Amino acid sequence: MAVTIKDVARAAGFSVATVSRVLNGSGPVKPETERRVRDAARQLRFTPNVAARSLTTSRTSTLGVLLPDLHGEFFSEVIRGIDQAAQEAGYHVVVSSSHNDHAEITAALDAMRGRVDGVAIMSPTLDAAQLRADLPSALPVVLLNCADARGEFDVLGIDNRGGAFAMTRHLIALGRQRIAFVCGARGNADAEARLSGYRAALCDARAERRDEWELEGNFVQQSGYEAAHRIMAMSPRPDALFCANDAMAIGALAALREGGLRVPGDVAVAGFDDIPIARYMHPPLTTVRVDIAGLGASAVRTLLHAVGRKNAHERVHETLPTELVIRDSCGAAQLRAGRVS
Amino acid sequence: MAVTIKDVARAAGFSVATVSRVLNGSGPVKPETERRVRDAARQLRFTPNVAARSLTTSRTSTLGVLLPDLHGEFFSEVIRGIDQAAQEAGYHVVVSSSHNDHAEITAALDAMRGRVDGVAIMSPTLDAAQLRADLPSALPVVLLNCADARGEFDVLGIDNRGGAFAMTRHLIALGRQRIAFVCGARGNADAEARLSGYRAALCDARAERRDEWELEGNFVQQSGYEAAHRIMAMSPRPDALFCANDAMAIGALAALREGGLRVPGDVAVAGFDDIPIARYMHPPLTTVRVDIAGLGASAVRTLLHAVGRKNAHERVHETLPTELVIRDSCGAAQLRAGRVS
DNA sequence: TTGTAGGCGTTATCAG
DNA sequence: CTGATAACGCCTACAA
Repeated sequence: MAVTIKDVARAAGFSVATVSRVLNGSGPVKPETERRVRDAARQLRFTPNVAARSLTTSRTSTLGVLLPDLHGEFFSEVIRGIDQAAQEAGYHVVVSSSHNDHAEITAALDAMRGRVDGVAIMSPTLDAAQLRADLPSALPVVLLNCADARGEFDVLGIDNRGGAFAMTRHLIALGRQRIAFVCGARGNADAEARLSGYRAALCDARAERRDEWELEGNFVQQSGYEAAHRIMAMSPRPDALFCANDAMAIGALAALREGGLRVPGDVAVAGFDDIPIARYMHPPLTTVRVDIAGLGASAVRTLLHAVGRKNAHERVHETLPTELVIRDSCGAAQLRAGRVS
Repeated sequence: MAVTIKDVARAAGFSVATVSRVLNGSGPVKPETERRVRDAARQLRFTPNVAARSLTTSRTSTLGVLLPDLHGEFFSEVIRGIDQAAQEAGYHVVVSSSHNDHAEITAALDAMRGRVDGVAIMSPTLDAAQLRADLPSALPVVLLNCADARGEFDVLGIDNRGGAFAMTRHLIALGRQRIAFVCGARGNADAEARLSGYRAALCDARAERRDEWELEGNFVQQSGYEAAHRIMAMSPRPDALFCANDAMAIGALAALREGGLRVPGDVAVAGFDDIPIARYMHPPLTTVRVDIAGLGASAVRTLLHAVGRKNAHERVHETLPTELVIRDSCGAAQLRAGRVS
């Protein structure tokens, strides 16, 4: 079997209690004792048994992450941020994805019980109030990109509304008159906040708004592709298409090209997220930048805080800022050139 | 505290041994007993303490995944495949990324000791022989996309060489005479196998090959972008650019467009991986499809097999096939049209 | 078919 | 400062 604390104790000539104290820095020990214990531990390549430790301390040094789906760069970025922050804090990360409804989430949460010290849940369709009910014990939880639920949980999110508002205002400033919007998945909090920002900006500027200009979408390329085909059939045709994420904007670009329309000449196109590939599109995609990895890192920090406080603390409610990234797909470059000449 | 097996035993009116037998399906139990125990367990919402269970069984029901870096869709796809397969088998997944050299990998492996029943390691730069030396115990390990090491570990990989060979042959068949290649990261096994397939196909067809046509790259868009700029300055200019992955091909498309060259008219472009976005490029990208999620799923199956066998089994060495995906960036569509007319 | 009891490897609480 | 020893919650011979 593996080497245990007993073996170290025997080798060092002390009791297991002393070895434990040395290795955990708990309690006082004579320097000489410490040296001998450490030497023995090193020579035997002792690694504490995590299960045993976890059994007595009821801590696991691992955090859980629940994700809705694992498609595209968005989620890999979140995980990257989480993983990095966790690693720095000496924590492990167990991920579990494809949880799209309440039942799947509670099931996954149940399965994680005892394995993690806290959980980050990303579920833009989640009903938070319901969640609190059947949550295993006082497990620290941080919600990512969820609707409301302030007070119940720590909640981290993106300034979706502000970003969408800014982008829409930008399009209006560029002289676009008929701005269409491709929505994200129905019932998704991110999606709805972006839609709301779009509407607010139109309203704010007294720009025209039509129901038919709010097209269905679900965050994947294909839905942007289809939405673009639909606006091409409209008359008058929208002169701008703001997509609720970059993936759909990329799909839209392809469709408009096929339809023989020029971007941004005939139709301006904008996205949301600023995934790395956005700048390489043709034309380079104007979009709203979001620090996705930063969101993940914040989630870890928030969780670790809650773990320390045993989850009895003031709830955190943080919204990460977004930033307009002006490239060529909306004609800002052309506009600027026009002004100069 | 949480409810333990003792509470269930008391509530059901049996001993903990009987409860354990019922809940684990070990040993015989009277149907009536089983019913009462299950009822009690359900009513108390009993969930076994994983630490305690793990302490006695020395199994954790979780698998580890070590990844080099977490950029782009490639890794999110791998994780997706792993997560799904693991979930189906009732296993959890702990991920750890950013391990690029041997030291980081062994450190991460050490940290996972006792937390996982097996580990999948993706490290195209790994020296497998060295790894075996300082591996904690008989931990089942499966290597993904690593060089050699047959016999030492279970190894899963992609048919990089075959895919690159087929693509290069395709370009030659299309009449391309000067085919350049953008390499992947140096020292990366995938990258080198793809390069070797490219070379072999040129050689096989007695096509021209030049050192300057093998350009440096590192799998990210920017390096493809730069490589394309370099070939534009060559004379004679290559009439095809095969990139070791799609991300670089996308960067190359952007650069060629900026340079005023037509694709595929002036230069054919091809990628590798077939990430979802490839088909939405302009022109849609011809590439080599790889079932990345399938690779992850296979890794899980392989690991679970090894876990069952306590790692004493014939080593698996599997290579996943690739498939040519012909779109427009290489002119095959035009060629076909030409034939028809 | 069921119960008793020992042990898994640590940590933590006491005495010394 | 150090050493016994009792938990922690579960599984599994071994007995009954």
